[in-house]
Amino acid sequence: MARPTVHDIAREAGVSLATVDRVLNARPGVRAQTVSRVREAVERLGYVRDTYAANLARQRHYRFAFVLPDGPNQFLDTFRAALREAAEAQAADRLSARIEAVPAHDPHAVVRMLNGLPLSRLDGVAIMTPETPQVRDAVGRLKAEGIPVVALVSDLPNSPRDHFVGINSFQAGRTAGVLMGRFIRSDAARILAVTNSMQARDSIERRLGFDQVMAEDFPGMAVLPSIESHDDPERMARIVEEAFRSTPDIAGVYSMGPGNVPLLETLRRIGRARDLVVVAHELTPTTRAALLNREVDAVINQNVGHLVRSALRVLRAKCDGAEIFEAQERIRIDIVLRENLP
Amino acid sequence: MARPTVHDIAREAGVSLATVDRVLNARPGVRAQTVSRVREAVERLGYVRDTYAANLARQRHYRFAFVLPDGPNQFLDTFRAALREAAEAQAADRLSARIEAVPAHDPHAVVRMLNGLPLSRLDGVAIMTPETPQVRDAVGRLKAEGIPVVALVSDLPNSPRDHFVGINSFQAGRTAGVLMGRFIRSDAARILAVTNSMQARDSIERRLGFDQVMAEDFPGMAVLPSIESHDDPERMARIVEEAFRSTPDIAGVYSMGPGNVPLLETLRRIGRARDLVVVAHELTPTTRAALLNREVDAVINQNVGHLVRSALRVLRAKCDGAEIFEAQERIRIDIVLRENLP
DNA sequence: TTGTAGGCGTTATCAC
DNA sequence: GTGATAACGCCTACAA
Repeated sequence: MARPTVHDIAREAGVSLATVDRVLNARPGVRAQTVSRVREAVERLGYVRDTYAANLARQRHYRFAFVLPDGPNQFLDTFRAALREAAEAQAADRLSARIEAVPAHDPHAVVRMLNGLPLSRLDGVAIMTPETPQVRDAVGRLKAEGIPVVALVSDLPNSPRDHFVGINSFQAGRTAGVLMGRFIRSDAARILAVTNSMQARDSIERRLGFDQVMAEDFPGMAVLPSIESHDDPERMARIVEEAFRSTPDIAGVYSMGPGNVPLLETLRRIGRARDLVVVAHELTPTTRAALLNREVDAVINQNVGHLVRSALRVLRAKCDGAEIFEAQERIRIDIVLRENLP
Repeated sequence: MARPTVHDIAREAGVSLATVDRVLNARPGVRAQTVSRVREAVERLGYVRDTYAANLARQRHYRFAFVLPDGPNQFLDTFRAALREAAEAQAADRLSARIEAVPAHDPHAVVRMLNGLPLSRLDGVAIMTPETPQVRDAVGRLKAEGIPVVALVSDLPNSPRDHFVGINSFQAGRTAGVLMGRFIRSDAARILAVTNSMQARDSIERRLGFDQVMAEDFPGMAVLPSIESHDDPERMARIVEEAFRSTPDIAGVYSMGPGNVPLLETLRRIGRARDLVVVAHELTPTTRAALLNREVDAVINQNVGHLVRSALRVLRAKCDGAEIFEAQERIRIDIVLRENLP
C-alpha cells in the first residue's frame, strides 16, 4: 500500500541496497542479468525515487549566477525584484541565485564577468545580454567547464547555451502589429515606430514582425522608419516632436524598446497622448499607469515571474540531467489591456 | 560558510537538538528564556529549514482529490490532461491527485461525492462546481474535519473554502467587451451574446462585465439579450439561425460559455463565420483552430496548466500551514489572438 | 561484481 | 523542561 522504497526493491530482486542504487543511477559494475532483475522489481512494485531523500543524501545544492545589465531600466528593476523574491522563496530548497551586475552597453564587461566567474562554486549561469562573438566564446568556455547556461530574454542562438528563456521577438512584434491595426479605427493611417536602438536584435525582430502583419492585414497603413533615442531622454523628446511636426497625421505609436517615460512625456507635452493608439512592450510602473489613464492602449509583456522561475527550473533540470517540461517553460506573449491588468 | 543546520543552532544556543526542534516547530514545553536563546541563535546564524530533510523525516505526503464535472467538454478535457501531467511530474515529490468525476448538472451528485470522500486518506480537496447551499454545507463539513478546500474555476464565495483558483469572471467579461468594441470597425453595431445557460454565475458575471464596457466605451453598440443553448447542439443551431434571421445587422458574437463547436458550425452554415468579430472563452482545439482560420478573433483564456499547478501549490501550502505567495497564485486573464497563440 | 555501514538534516520517541 | 537516540529514504565510501 505504502510507496515502495529501495529496500523493497532490494528484497524483491534479492540483491543489496548498493546494487539497487547502482542500477537506479546507471552506474557501472553490475552484471547485465542483475540489472534486469532489479529493473523488473522496480517495474513490478512501481517504484519512484523520492527526490527529497535523494537530494538530501547527495548534499545537492544549486548555486546560480545571473549576469544582468546594470543601469536604470524599469523592466530590469522588476526582473531583479522577481529574482530576489524567487531565490528567497527557494532558499529552503537549497537554491541560491546571485545577481552579477554588468555595465549596460559594454560587451567587454560582460565577457570579463563571464570569464571571471568562480566556476568551482557555481552550478549554472543565466545571461541577459546582446549576442557578440566574444560572448559566444565565453559561453563556450562555461559549457566546456560543464556549467549549464541559459540565455535570458535576449537569445544567444549561435552560442552553445542550453536553453533560451524568453519570447520570440518576431511573434511579439506581430502581436503588437495586429493590435495596432485593429485598434486604429480608420483604414488608412501612419504609424510611428520608436526604440532606443535598431542595433538591438530584439528591436529589429519586433519591427519585422510588426511590418509583416501591417503589410498582410492592414495594407492602407504605413509604418514610418524607426526613430532611435539611443537611451537619451532629450534626444527622444527631440526626435518624437520632429516626427509629429513633419508628419502630423500619425495615428499610432509603436514603442519597441525601453524609454517609455520620455516618450509618454513628450506625447503629453505636444498634446497627442490621448488621441493616438499606443502599443508598448513590458509591463512596468510607467506602462501600467499609462494603461490605466488610457495613454497606452496595449502592452506586450513577458511575465518576469515566469522568466525567473523558468530560468531557475531549467538550470536545476540541466544540473540534474533531467528532462525539462517544455509546455511549462514556454513563456507566453502576454497582451495586457486596461481591462485585464493583473 | 556552509548552511547552518539544527546541530549548529543547538551548539550555538547550548541546548540539545530536541529543544531546537521544539522551538522551531513552536511546540510547548520549553522555558521562555530557552526559546529566546534558540531564536537568537537561529537569527545569528541565518538558519533556514531544509525542506527536503524535513519532509523526509515527517513522512509527509499529500493526497488530494479533484472533484470535477464529467461529460463531454473540451475545456475539462484539457484541464484533466493538465492535472494528470502535473500529478505524474510531482509523484516523486510525494504528491498524488485523484480525479473524482461527478455527473455534470447534478448538484446532488456533487454533494454525495463530497460527503463520501475517504477523509482519513485525504489531505486536501479541489472542487469545480456551481455553488448551491448543499455544496456550501458539504465544504463546511470538510473544513470541520480539518481538510483544506479550494474552489476551482468557479468560486464558492459563500462557503468556507480556503482559496479560489481561477479568474474574475466580471473582469474577463470586460476584457472580452473591450476587444469586441475595438475590433468592430464601425461605431454602431449589434452584438449577439451566446451561452449554454444564464443560470451559471460565470455567464451572468461575464455578461455584466461585457455590458459595462460596452455602455462606457462603445455607446453606439447594442448587445442583444443572451440566447441560451442549454448544452443542446440542435437548439444552439436553431436559436443562432433565428437570431441572425430576425437581426441581420449583427456585427459581433460573444460566446460566453461552452458550445463553440455547434456555434461555429452554425455560423459557417449560414455563411457568417468570416465577416463577424467573434470573441470566445477558453482555448480548446476548437477555438485554437478557429483562431488560426480567422473565424474567431480573440479568445479569453485561463491557462489550465496554471490552474492545476496553482491548486496543487495552494493545497500543499494549506496542509503545511504555510503562507501562499499571492503574486504567483493570481491566475491571469489571457488574451489569445492568432498572433500570440502558444 | 556485490554487500555493509554510516551519514545527509530533520523529526519523533523515549527517558531523565 | 530537557536531552539522547533512532528513524525517514537514499547515496557512497570502503570492504569482501
